[in-house]
Amino acid sequence: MVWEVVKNIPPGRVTTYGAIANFLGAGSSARMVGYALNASKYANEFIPAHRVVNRNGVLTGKHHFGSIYAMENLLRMEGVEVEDDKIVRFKILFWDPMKELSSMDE
DNA sequence: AAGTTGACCCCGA
DNA sequence: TTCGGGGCCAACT
Repeated sequence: MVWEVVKNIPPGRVTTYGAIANFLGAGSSARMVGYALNASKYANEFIPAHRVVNRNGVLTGKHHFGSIYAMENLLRMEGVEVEDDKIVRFKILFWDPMKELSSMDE
């Protein structure tokens, strides 16, 4: 499910682990989202996990990509400014699944 | 089976 | 602002 949500994140936008966890159900603590994303590497398809950051807009999961610069490069490639491992204008680029996917279900 | 760990989050000092 | 403590829940030892 986490992957489904992440796949719906539009390029150039980002969201947080907590937002996804909350969207899927308050029960799924944010840690599980990260865990699921870690497993996304084993997925059969591409999961834009680089568009998921922590609540501060910091690229905490950069170490889990091939290189610690991969995540940052991917984001910049999509037009997201990254400075000191943090996303610039994070509040504006923030993509809330609660709002964007509130209408969709199943 | 029990203890640790983790791509997190929130609160108080 | 930084530091410490608690909560969270599935996976890994």
